Amino acid sequence: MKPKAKKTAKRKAYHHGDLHDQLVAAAEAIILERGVDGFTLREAARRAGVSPAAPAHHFKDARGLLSEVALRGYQEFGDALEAADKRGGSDPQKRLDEQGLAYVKFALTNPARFQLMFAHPKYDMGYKDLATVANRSFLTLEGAVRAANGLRPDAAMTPEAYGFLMATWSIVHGFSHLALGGELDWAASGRGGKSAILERFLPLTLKHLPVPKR
Amino acid sequence: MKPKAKKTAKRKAYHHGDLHDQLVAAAEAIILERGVDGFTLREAARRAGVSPAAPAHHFKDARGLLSEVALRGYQEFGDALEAADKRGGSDPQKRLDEQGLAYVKFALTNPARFQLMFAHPKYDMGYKDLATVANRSFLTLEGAVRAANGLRPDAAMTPEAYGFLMATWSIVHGFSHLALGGELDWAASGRGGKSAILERFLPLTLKHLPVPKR
DNA sequence: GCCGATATCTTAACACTGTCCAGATAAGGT
DNA sequence: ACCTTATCTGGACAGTGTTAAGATATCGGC
Repeated sequence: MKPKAKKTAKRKAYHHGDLHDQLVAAAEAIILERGVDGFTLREAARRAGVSPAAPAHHFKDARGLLSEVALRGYQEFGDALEAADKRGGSDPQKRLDEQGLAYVKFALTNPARFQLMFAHPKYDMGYKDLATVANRSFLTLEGAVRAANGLRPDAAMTPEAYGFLMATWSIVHGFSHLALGGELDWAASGRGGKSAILERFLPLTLKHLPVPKR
Repeated sequence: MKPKAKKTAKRKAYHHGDLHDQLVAAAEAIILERGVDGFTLREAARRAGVSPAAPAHHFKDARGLLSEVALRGYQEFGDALEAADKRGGSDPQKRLDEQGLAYVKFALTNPARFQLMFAHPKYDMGYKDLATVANRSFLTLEGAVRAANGLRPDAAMTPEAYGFLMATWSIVHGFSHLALGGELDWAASGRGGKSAILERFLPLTLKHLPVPKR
């Protein structure tokens, strides 16, 4: 009867400290199951075992919670791109190839995160240092493009380099969106199903990444 | 007092015949103003001057109305792509260039429609002949890709041709999404604003469309 | 150890939303 | 004229995000 269990262990000491992270975890689970639109703040609260009003003490509102999810997504995303860039070593072409591969792989491996990250109206870019973290991913790609076009890291971008950058970004971003939107499914269905997209379609597509002029 | 105006003219004879199309128009206006997520069925009914339950007699539910909007979007989209294809004449390269240009132009000129069209959970692909109409756009692009790769219209697609197709699609689709998502704004802000995207960035990007092997 | 300040959570309420139901009213066919 | 069907209203219900007021636990200083 008496909820006087004190702290019993570390279970739920008046939900101390955990709620914040548990809400984030719940939110990620929900958008994974039901899609970004299927997310509701009340459902997240429900899964964390608290009342609908409880999240307000940890996040400004529903968009605040999603902003935190997006922030963590961009952190992992940036890490993945930087790791890929490093894998490329000093070969600009390889740096680009690795990053392109990592970009799409992240999208398909973290569909919920990725879709949220590019669903801007759903969250607030002004949340914490979200804008900075998000920009890091973009700068990593720009770095490789600079190298591929023979530009010093501090040199001004030429229009041609911009075109190269946007084309590269577009192709990996577009492929990710098409794949996640199910636009490639009908073609994949006869050729090995879902796994065909990553294993067969993606390499065939990335062959057409822009190549540096020389 | 008495609403016995009979038919007065063609104004609102018990909202006869108009409601269906007026709801579609209202829906398009709403997603243009407030984004796809900002759409509500009640608001559409409000703008059409009817009760919240009225739309049910013309559309199964909210998704039904959005499905109709998507259908019309795909019709215009398909028309635009076919027109571009024809503009290319017998030059496969030009057919691709024209289609790529038309693809992005449609997206940026009809942002609301385009975003809805690729927001699959928002509507029902089984609505009327939506799937067929949507597929037409894709087939138009595939036709040009076949020609560019020296394949007869009835020949089986090779893996290489698929890669070519997906790369082409990805780049125009990706660019559209990045532009609509505001991802290119920071770069455009210093270079002529919104119009720079279509007039300067797009041509620089489309230069990197895949080129046919020969 | 105690006590006030603060953080955390609950309950209740409000204004929205989509959808269903029972009825009312107009239009149209016979 | 009448009866059937199409169209719309009003009211209801469950679900949503958010706020206000109050309750309870935790913590920092004494």
